[in-house]
Amino acid sequence: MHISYLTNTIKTRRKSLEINQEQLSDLTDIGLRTIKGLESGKSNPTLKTISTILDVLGLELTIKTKK
Amino acid sequence: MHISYLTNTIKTRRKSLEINQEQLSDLTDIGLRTIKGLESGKSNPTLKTISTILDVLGLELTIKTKK
DNA sequence: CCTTAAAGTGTATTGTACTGCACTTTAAAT
DNA sequence: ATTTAAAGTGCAGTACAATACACTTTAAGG
Repeated sequence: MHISYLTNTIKTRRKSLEINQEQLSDLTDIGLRTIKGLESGKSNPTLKTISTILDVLGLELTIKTKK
Repeated sequence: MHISYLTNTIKTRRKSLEINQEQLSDLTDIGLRTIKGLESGKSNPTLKTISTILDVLGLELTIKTKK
């Protein structure tokens, strides 16, 4: 998974739920600056950050065998 | 995904490929201490670290909708 | 037992993710 | 062109991930 896929998925999902970055920040207790940096593709987030955000968005990480 | 699931998956997969932590460190260019910390469940790894390790192990991260 | 390979742990250093604050840019509506 | 909401950026401080090095523990064979 590339960082761009993650950020695009998060951004797209957030918009489909009709919430803005500030609301996502509140819901996740993750700093707004972090959300902004992540969605604009300028970070290498930790597992905790990724999982927390995906969780609030109704998404989750899984591991698959590469083909 | 919980950190324990990730670490267990990595450890199990590594063993099934019959390589040790030092070899995984060499293959990934990730420090041995980092591999050790990760597999013993004492870290909050970054996306890069996770992706690099999974890649070498023939695995990959995906995003799914929670049910 | 003793040996040995692999895994785990303690500590210090370096790099960087996370954060708040302030500001700028973008885009849409009027 | 102005207004306004949302997103993006620069910077500085704090927290902690990544790392090397040295050491200990575990487990399997002999």
